[in-house]
Amino acid sequence: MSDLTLEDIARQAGVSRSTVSRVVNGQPNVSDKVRNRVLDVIQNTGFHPNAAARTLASQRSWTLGLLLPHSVSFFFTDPYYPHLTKGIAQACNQYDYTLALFLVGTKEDEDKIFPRVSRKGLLDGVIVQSGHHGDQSIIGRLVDANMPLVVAGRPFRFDNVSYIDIDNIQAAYSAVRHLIGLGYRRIGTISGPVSSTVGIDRKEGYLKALAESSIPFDESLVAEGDFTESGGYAAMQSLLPAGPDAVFAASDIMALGAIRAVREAGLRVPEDVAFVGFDDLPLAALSNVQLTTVHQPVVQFGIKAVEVLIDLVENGIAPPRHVIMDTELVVRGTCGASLRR
Amino acid sequence: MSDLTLEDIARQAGVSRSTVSRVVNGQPNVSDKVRNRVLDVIQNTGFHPNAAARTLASQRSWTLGLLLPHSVSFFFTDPYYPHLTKGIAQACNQYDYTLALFLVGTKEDEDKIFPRVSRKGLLDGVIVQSGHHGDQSIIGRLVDANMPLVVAGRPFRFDNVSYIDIDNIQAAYSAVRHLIGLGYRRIGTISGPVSSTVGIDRKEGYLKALAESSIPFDESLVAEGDFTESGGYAAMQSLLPAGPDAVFAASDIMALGAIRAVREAGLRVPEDVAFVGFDDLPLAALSNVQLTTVHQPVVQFGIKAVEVLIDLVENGIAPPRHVIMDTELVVRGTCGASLRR
DNA sequence: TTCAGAATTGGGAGCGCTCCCAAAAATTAT
DNA sequence: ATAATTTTTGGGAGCGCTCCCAATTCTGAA
Repeated sequence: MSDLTLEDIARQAGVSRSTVSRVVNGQPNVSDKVRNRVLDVIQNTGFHPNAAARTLASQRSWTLGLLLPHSVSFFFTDPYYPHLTKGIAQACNQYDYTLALFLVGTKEDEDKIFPRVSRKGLLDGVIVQSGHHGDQSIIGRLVDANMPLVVAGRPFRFDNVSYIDIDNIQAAYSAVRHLIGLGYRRIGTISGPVSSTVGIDRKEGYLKALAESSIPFDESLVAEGDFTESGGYAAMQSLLPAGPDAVFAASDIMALGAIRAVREAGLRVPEDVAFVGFDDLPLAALSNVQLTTVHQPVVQFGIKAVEVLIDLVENGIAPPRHVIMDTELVVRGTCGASLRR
Repeated sequence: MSDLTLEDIARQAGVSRSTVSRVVNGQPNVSDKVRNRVLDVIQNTGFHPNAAARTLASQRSWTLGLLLPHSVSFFFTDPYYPHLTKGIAQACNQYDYTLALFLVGTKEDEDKIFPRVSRKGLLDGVIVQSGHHGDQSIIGRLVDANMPLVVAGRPFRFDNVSYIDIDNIQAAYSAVRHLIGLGYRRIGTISGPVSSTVGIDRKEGYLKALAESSIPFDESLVAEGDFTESGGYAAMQSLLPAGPDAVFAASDIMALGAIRAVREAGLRVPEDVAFVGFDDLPLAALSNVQLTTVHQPVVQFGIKAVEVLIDLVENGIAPPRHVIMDTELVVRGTCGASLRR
């Protein structure tokens, strides 16, 4: 039982509180003899220092917060979030930090949670998953509160903020280039919401690729999805009359919904409509489609976010750090690459 | 900025530290005049009491831990976990607790995390998602450490532990009864791993329903899945030669994989093979199958777990509390109910 | 008007650590 | 051998709160 204190251990080991503290924290300048004696006592008492006392005295909590704002519903429909959470949780564990999770859905949630995430004494720093318009408020408040902060995803404003992201424009561009290279010309897209940076950026990459190949932009080939399976399904139904021969979907889960719509319409993938998705989550390979998709390193993304945040905590928040991670096109079945060549 | 302390606020409001503390904690016995004066100062300084100091002094952290052991990989393949997490996170927020998340995959993870979850001063209590053999070790250690603890899912041993669960046997039983009632006789099952309580219990319910209707048990109609889509797919492939006319799958996600296998084999759902799943996650209704399934109240389950844990924290861990939540069969398309009658 | 009793307020002690500085012990140089 | 360093050890102060008890102020009944 850990109702023991440093003082108890000190008494049992016949040393002082300070020495035990040094041993516990792995500090030098303790003789081996004493260190081992203390270590023994700790070992067989099962002592663990009190976290609150340590935090109070050291002004460090060794706890990081993960804030998932306005994405509470997505958290369950899009496997992206669980994967990101996994990476972050793993990294926290690796670096001996504790992870506090905050799902904030409404403005009231935000107000209720803000005091807890902004206050020192609970969290050393915060990772905010962002990319949505509505997330900017909490980011601004966190910046004002001077909290060490890493945004996962490019924020809308606040370029004085550290963030880590992928190059969505470039990634989408290369996905669509791939389709063009395979000979498709009526290429549609199911974009993310225009209220999100990823929605905007991935669509921009799509447009850029078309423009570069002088393929005229056809508005009827663009539908906005919401990063859900059913959203992809609905978007595809609105696209079908325009007769696309290929579709770039801004997420795997939307691609899956879209493919379902295509098949229900009696068409084949990729023979009638080819697909490229985005994310490369396990479901892309598992599903009855072999989805060609843009791989983004979700787990590593989370790990990197933690690393940057710890850097901020330990070395100060200025200047802001910006990390762009690499993506890669993974060619599987749905783009029809094997048919065309 | 919250580098302010109680003392600062006290000075500004012309009262004592104790009075500010009373106001902050909503205690009675403060005159309205003084209370409002203090409240004003707090308001326009943006003061928040230091969490670590409060924890140290009160021996309560207002933080709960959620431990997802041996399920790190499931966390992403089975949407059940994100949903559970959502319920727990929501409830924590509602009751003004902070949620700390621990994903433990390996034995090393467990050892690394254990000191943090068991030690007072960080967590007031812990929720452990369980049901797997491998989870018992950490549960035992937590019990020994005298930590307020709620197990989500029936644990294997430790009936001196509080848990909350659904009646898996009964739920599976009624699902299979439904199939029998529709006239199916070669009913197979894709069970969960026998290393999990849900795997065991849901299979038991299946067997019970068969026995009650004097349908002989045919071993070739039972396949063990692993709660993944691909596991369900593989299990179904091994079931197909036995010619089932209906299948009870122990989770929705496995049912989806199984349905994919059936369709790839050129058979129809529910005409050739009917299905009942388990969970009733959104994907059951969204998917291109309209999955008949056992609804379990995942989010409420999480909320209940938090409520029980808070009860434990505030009123002592003895006697252990046991809560069994209701399930309900949701009839959609895949069981063929509409065809048969 | 006076005083018991209730309501309010203030301050000390303490929660269990870290950090700093001074004291003690061990080491090396003279 | 002694003096000058260096290494190790101990203890005080303090982190910012809560909790308890005593001091003060306010009631209203005698």
